[in-house]
Amino acid sequence: MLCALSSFPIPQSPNRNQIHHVKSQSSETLKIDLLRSFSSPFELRQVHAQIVKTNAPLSILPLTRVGLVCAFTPSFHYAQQIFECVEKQKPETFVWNSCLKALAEGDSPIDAIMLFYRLRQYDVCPDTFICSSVLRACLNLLDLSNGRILHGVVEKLGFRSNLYLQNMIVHLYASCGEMAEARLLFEKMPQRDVVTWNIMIAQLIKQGDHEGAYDLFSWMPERNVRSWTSMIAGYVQCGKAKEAIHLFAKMEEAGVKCNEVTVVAVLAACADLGALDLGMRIHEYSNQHGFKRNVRISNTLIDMYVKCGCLEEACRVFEEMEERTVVSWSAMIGGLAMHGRAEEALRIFSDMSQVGIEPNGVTFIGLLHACSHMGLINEGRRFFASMTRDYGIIPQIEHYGCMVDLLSRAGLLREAHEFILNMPMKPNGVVWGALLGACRVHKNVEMAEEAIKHLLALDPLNDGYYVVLSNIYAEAGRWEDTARVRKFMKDRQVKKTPGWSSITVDGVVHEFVAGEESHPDTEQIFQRWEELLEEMRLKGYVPNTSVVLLDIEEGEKVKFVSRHSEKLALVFGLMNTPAGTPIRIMKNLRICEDCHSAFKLISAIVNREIVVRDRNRFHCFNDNSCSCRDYW
DNA sequence: GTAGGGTTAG
Repeated sequence: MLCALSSFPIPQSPNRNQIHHVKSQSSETLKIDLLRSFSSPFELRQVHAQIVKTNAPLSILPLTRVGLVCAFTPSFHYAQQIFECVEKQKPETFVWNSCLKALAEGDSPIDAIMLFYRLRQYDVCPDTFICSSVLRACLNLLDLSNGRILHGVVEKLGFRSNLYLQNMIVHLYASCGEMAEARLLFEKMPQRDVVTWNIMIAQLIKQGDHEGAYDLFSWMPERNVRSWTSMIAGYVQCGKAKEAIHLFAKMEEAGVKCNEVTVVAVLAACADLGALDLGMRIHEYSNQHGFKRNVRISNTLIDMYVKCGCLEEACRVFEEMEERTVVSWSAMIGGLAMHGRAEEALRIFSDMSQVGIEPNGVTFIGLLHACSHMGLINEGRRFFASMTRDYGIIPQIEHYGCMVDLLSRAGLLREAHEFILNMPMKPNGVVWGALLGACRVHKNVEMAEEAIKHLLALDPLNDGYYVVLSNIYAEAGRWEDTARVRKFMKDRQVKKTPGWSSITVDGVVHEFVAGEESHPDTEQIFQRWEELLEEMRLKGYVPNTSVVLLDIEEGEKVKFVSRHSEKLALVFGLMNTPAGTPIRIMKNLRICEDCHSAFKLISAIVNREIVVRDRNRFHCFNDNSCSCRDYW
């Protein structure tokens, strides 16, 4: 066995004691030592010498290590000689492939590509496995030029019929943005399997071509759980949660069982839609299938419960987790912030620091949100300063947005403006929009005009900005300016997004659009509203018609506000759910001021908890007060 | 020994 190496010079070890010592060891101990022993060809030669002296078989050498240690040194050939000696155990290409794999999947995929060229230089003929590992390296690096070379090699070596390699090549072209090329290859492939289709679907989704993805999905001859999950997750990622849920239902119909990844995707869709019923069902399914220890599932569950307004349930999931990552903590902090529970969010953050979890940028967005929603200005400033100073996190535009929101909401409009002007990057619509929104609350027309100037340049078709500006003018009694804004919108064909609210009763989602009477129960809803109104008036409720933009007479305005979508949804909920149970409503825009004060009163009158998730945050009404403490 | 889908913000 050692004969092949007998003519090869074995270096003298500088440490004779060590050799002497090794001599007395059993080969088992020697093996353990060897694993830790060499990190250079020189040391390898020493170990080699020890092996020869102790008569241990050369095969105890960790061959991948041998390869990696020699790969980029003049001892390359020495490694080859060692591989030759143990060839019966593992062929040379096998060993080199272990090295390539380790490099390709590790921190230095570029070294895998280098090693590949080295192998060719030493006349090692690549097999399919080697090609696969190097393609993996190209994929991880998104290295198209080397990928093309590899593609050529695969063709030249006659591996065209190898499905594994063809799939990787398609994947590579697609990931590098060469979709047309990927598509061509895909169409020319002599055979495809479900993986090929799945790769194409996932890549189309990544590039935003959901229609193309769905086309392939509906055409593919056979779908497995990954195909379904890719489509579902793709829909969730592009904000089409409804389509995701629809597809999930079809998947269940088709009898395909979901796995852990599907669970994550569906839960994320439930979070977006506020679909608590389905979310809870998936939670149960997840537990029954032993997914309880999956951290990503738990993280998504926290988010789902948070966004469905069940903070306590989110806390329970968080408490029960055996292992928590920065995502778990951040989801919890962000969730508490959304519900206006700033003190708890800050406490969770300190718990997190105590257990030694490093925060990331998202954690700070949650913290800044918490401060912003509750007016904790100094704490917010401290966090903003601390993120770079203590954690080396460079604030992104989102963090600046939070700070502008924090300052301007608190009425520090000048400081907020100053802050925007000093930002190291170009402020976006979110940043100026935060300032504009606060200008309304603090009735500052001048600053609003400054903000709108920038917003019009950035995003001239966003109706929200015009609506706020027009409100600001209206509240200042500047009706001519209000009219001017309206005309401006009309000229540019900007339409106000209709407000809608939804409520789920017995698993059915009921949607209400402001001013529309499309729901079959509209008649009864109006009737019940009138009754409620009587009770509310007795408690001092006066409709706040300043939220109505239209230039119409007061009586009409009152009628207008009473037809707001959140009010319709609430009344429907009161009529169709058992007394005492919480009512959960979702709204696409921010809740209006009149609805906010009305809901406070109603919560006391009917003695029920009303949870409203609006575009920005949660409002939890109880006994004539709101969790936002009217700061929003 | 080789190929495909997942979590927090917005």
